[in-house]
Amino acid sequence: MQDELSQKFAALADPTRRAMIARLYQGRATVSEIAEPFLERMSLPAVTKHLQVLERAGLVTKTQDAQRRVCDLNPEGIQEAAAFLEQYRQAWEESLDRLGEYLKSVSANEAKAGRKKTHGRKKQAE
Amino acid sequence: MQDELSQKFAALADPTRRAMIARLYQGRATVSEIAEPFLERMSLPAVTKHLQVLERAGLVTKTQDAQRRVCDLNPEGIQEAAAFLEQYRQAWEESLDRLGEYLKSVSANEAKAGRKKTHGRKKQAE
DNA sequence: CGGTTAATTAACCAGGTGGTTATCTGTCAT
DNA sequence: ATGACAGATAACCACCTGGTTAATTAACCG
Repeated sequence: MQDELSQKFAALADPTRRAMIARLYQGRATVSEIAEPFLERMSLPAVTKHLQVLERAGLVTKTQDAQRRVCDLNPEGIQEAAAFLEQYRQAWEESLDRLGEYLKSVSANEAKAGRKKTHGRKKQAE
Repeated sequence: MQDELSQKFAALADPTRRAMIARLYQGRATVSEIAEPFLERMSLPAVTKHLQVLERAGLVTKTQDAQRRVCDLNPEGIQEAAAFLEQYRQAWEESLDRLGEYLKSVSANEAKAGRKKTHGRKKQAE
């Protein structure tokens, strides 16, 4: 797994890890605390591995406190992944706005439909 | 690969595929056109596979035009991936703002540094 | 029809991922 | 020091991924 961004997206491509992120969003937690809801489904070493993936991806940080490891989210890490998508999202919003205006100009009650087969809205330059 | 969101993130976890998305952002293109910059590095079937991953993830749509396949980005698809990160980003922005104010109150010229070893800024509740 | 272009499918392979159990390393409490 | 607790590491396995080459499908052009 070469670059950082790929690592981040790969780390996010797992529901268990996303659930861990959601958990950590509520506040810092030890490995055991994070593991607890998952231990019916998987072993502790599996949890450790998931956390390592998140850590290596820079989405989570771990600090030692006695024999406990306390995990925190790393907002910057997620920001970096979000930034990739954001650069597209913004521009698309514009084009969606433009499309919206166009639709309004054609027919007022078409505005909320627009999702039968044409669920793309490309060909903005046509 | 279970859920849709995982599929999307997994699809994004590859620089080749992200480059394809970037290419398609410039406008729709056929498989050959998309493949062209990559053919020094990999074969056409490899490109086909990457596009299939993007298509299955709902990030790209493909439509047939004679013997050509024309690919488009699916903004909605990327939106759905962005939404996951967005829910955290927003709230973090708030806490980063709060942190920013705190730092400003401590030392004015620390604001733009913040990336030597301490590339986290967790423990916001301390 | 026959050839060419465009792209997919098939079959295969090396290496990575997600899980397991069993073992080991620290750190605290006594 | 000893034992228990918290977690990481080791060794292994099944499956998925990203790539390959070769063969196949499908549509257009004469």
